[in-house]
Amino acid sequence: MRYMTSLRFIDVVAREGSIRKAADKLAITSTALNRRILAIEDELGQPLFERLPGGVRLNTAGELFIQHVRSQFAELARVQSQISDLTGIRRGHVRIASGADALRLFLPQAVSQYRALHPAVTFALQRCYGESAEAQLQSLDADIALIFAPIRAAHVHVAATVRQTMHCVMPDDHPLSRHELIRIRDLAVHKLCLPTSESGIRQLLDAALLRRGTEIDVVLESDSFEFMQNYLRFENALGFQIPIALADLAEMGLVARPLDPADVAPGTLHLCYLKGRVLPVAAAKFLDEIITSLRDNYGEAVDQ
Amino acid sequence: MRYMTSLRFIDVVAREGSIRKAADKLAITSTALNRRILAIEDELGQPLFERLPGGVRLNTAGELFIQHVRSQFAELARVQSQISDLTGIRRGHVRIASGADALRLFLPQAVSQYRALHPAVTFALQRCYGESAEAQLQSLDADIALIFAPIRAAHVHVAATVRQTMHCVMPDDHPLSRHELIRIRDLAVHKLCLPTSESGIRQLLDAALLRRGTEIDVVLESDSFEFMQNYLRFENALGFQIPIALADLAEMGLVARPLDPADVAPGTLHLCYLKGRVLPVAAAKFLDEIITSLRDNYGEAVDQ
DNA sequence: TTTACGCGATGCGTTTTTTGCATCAGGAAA
DNA sequence: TTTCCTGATGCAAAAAACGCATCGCGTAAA
Repeated sequence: MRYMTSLRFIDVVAREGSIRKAADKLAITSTALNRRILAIEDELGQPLFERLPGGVRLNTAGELFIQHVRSQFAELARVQSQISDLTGIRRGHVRIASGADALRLFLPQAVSQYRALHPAVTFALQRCYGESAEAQLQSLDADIALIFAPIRAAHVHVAATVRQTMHCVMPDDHPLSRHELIRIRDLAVHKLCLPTSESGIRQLLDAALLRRGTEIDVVLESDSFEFMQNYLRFENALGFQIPIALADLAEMGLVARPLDPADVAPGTLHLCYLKGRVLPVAAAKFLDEIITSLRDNYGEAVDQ
Repeated sequence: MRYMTSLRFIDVVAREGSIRKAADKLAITSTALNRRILAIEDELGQPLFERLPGGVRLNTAGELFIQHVRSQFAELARVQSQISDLTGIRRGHVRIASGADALRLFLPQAVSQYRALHPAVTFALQRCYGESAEAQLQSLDADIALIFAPIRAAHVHVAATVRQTMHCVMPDDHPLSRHELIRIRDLAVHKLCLPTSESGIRQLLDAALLRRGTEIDVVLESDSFEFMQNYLRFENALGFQIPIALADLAEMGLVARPLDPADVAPGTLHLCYLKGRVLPVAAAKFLDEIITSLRDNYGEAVDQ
């Protein structure tokens, strides 16, 4: 929408921290951009940015204003989505912030399934960890977050939760594959691949290992599940996953075995959006869909 | 704010129901206004107005959009108020929709008291009855409503209530002035001045009269309390008021006597704002003030 | 300390957008 | 049918936005 040009510009300047950089990104001259900002500050009666030698930074007023600007964008998107919905064809754009877990299998399926029904709805998926997912909801860069981690921020509304028992992934000829249930102490003698410490899986494992005082042999640490999964066979090592991320195991000669819940507490997958927000039609419907899908596939999804 | 010009224009067109009339009001040509609207409709991908032979009218999409537009104005006002508040000087504009009752004494006092503390805050007072007050909250034309009537709309949040016992106002030499408490049957033989049927006072009286089957002699009906109050002495008639509106009686040679609550149920004065809305700083603070003031002056104000 | 670099601000001529005038097409009411 | 109102549109004038060149200023490297 054209009338929001200045607001969009301000948003970019705030993100870039520099008028010139923002101008480059927006493909206009810094002159024009600078003057737009001066004009708005003038109308508002006070500056929104502090001028620093290396660029600009939002002041307190700017923080308040940028929040307003972002909520306007989100609101407009919602209204547009709602208006499109009137014509029968559901249009819209859904932005999801998700941990790596759900990106493996669950979200690709859910998105493609939804798009089959509503081809005019587009999606953006941003992989991120818990904290940054919450930040993205707050800054209205994401509509929905699906994260396997405790929710810290008070401004996040949890729409549904799913308990996920930790699983151990290994080559199908690995000695531990004969166990139906893996205990923490079983891990001590084997080589392990662990996700990085931002991951909810890692945090649960660390907590369990610490509690049991188990010494382990970490041969690889990575933030890429895909890499780890591919790596396991070469080193005959153990990896860790939650059910929602378990895919393609048989084809790769891998199997998954649950860890004893008495050793490693099951974690909770949280489906969230920003508290107090009214989601665009498309996002709201998609949210409903995945709540249903979570319940169907993982049994115990709980609406909040 | 300049970037909202088109939105403001659309709002005026929606209210006027005609592009040419709106253009006159906005002091531009219908050409320019028409093109702005076409441009927005074009960007939005669908029309917002139906073109009728006598003007334009919002269609469904337009209804959704205008709601968005108005909430943007309200939001901007809130943010501006919040930003001004940062500097220490509280600025802002508070728009109140009130029944005639509170306009007599209570609101003038409350507003002047508040403005003595915060001279940069301005006020707009719109006198109206219950239903239209709710409509004004909804259309964001008012921030706060103070109405002596039941709340019908679900989208209105009641911030405080005060019970008000109906009083009978009369010349101080009127025979009924010797009674400390007036019964409904006492009214039968006297001349009465009643507010119009939109008034909450009238509705309570009508209900009471109907229940008791009392026949009365209505000599005057008016929506102006001031007129009725001035008129009472000439006709030696009875008027009706609630405590919040009782003012200047002694000076005018009038007295007020409560009606027996067993005959006429006490009504409730409601202090409301639009549900889900975050009020501008100035409005929110003023709301707090009058809640306190109601409690101090009328004893039983109840926060909700 | 000096120099070089990057930043935002500003004067001025050019380009783009917006506005106003005149006019058209079409429905409603006299 | 005529008249009067409405919104829509072509075209020229007015206004706003833009880009270029440049300034002043603070930081960081020489």
